Amino acid sequence: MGRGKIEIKRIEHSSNRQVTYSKRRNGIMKKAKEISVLCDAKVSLVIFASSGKMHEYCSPSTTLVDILDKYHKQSGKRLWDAKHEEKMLEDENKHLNFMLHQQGMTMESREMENGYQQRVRDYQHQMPFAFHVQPIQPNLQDRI
Amino acid sequence: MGRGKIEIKRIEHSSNRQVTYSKRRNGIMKKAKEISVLCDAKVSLVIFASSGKMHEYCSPSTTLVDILDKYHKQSGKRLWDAKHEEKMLEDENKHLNFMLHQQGMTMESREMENGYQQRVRDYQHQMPFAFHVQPIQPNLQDRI
DNA sequence: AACTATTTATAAGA
DNA sequence: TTCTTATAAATAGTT
Repeated sequence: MGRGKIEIKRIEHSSNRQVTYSKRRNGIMKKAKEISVLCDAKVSLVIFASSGKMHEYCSPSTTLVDILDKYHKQSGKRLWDAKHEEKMLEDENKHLNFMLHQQGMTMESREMENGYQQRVRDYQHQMPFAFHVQPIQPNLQDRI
Repeated sequence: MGRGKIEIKRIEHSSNRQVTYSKRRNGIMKKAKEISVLCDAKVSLVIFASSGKMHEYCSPSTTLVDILDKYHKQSGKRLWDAKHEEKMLEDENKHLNFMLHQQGMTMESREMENGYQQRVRDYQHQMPFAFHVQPIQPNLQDRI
């Protein structure tokens, strides 16, 4: 698509790679906008250059969060990262549990607490790691 | 880019819109792959057709989660949704707190508990809603 | 699902 | 680097 045909492989010359990146990033962003408008599609496009610099496009009708939510629902892949935000609550939870064990309890409250302990174990069993990728259905969407 | 020039506006005829969507989705996916390889870029592309069907591309060198993590760091926008996964721990937390209040405590443990209560309030103040979008820096990356 | 006239994207050059 | 332009690639309308 230019003065000469090129092979699709990493452009070794750094300066050329940079120039091509800049041109093609503009191109793909334009394409993303066009398909959004022409076809009423929701698009999220995030690109990181090898330098680490980011560029983003998201259809005006939506947000990245909304798209990720839909992604989650449709793909069955869990994207949310428990290790960042949840860690605080999890630690908090452990401390509170520890404190409960330090307290003297009535039989009733101890039974309640055991019930909660079980729920905590069940929950933790579901998310032993930060990311849990679990397909929930075969991909039935290949043809539209 | 075809037999005739078209205006970039929603294609009203549903069948034509569908065909154009399919052609252009292939096109943009190809572009995403090419820029990944040529320029050593990391790309995440998620598209939903107006029908709701999803298609995705992610550079082979990375994952969507990894890209979102980078996105989070670079844009300062929080994407993680506390309301989904974290809700369980938050509820758990509240219950455990409630139970602690039902228990008789020593002065030492009550002081400890107050410290935790303060931390819980601080934390909750930081995330009153599910999504918290907070730019942390001006965009210094516009030119590459 | 193919075809092809045209438009569009872009590689190399200025 | 930004602008130009010859050429490759994408695709709109057709079959």
